[in-house]
Amino acid sequence: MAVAKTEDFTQEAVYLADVAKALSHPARIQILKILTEMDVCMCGDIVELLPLAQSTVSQHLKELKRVGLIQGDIEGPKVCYCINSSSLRKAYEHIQKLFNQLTKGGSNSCETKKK
Amino acid sequence: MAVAKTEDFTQEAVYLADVAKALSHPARIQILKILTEMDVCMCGDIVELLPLAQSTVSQHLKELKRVGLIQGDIEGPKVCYCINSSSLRKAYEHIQKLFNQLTKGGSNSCETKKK
DNA sequence: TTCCTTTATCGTATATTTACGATGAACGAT
DNA sequence: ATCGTTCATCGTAAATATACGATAAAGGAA
Repeated sequence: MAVAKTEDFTQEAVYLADVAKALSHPARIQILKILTEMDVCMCGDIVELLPLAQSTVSQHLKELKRVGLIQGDIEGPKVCYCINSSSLRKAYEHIQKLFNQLTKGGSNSCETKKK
Repeated sequence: MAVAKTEDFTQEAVYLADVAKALSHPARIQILKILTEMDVCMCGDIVELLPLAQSTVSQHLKELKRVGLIQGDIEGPKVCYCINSSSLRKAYEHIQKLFNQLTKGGSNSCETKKK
């Protein structure tokens, strides 16, 4: 948000928007996939799999960590990144709740609303 | 993306990121809820339910329309906005696929990866 | 200690997003 | 034809996001 404050919206909407923001860049989507599908966790490994500079990947990792979707365990000079399953599950539950509400709405067609 | 091109990432990641971007603002989340839960469809009605100016709400509606999550039927000087159920369902399916992949990954803990 | 590796952060440039007021376009009503 | 309503778009300002190279910090290895 550039100007509007978070208090102006519902807590749930602010949370969902924040999670969505973390997922709103292809690089971050792919980083999550890389962390689950490949036996890889270091920033350097991820850099090799993406067309981005190391500093940029580090920024994306920071954003994912900010919302808690991943965590980073420091191992000497290295950092082992991995999915934070509980945060991810929590996020998924909220997303499911949202979409279930949105898709359940009986008559949403414009045809029905026009009256 | 500011600089990196979309061809640098997988199509699936680009699509998911695009949907996530549309959902990455609390106002847009609430607009979707308003369109499903309340018997409301006009821009002006939505403006009254949000702490934003009419032009700003119009921009948010445009962004939701861009990714196809809503549609707008013109009725004279008015526009009746509503959820586009099929696009919404498609988006949800892709999101479910993503989260199922992300949560299914057997041993993702950093503990397991460190070796 | 001195190097090497790994990652975060700084500085910076550019692009995008968000917000508002003002204006214009479309159309129904008078 | 004029007025009122509704909405999109324009112009603009400020904040964020994205990307890179350069540098700093942290720690293992020589």
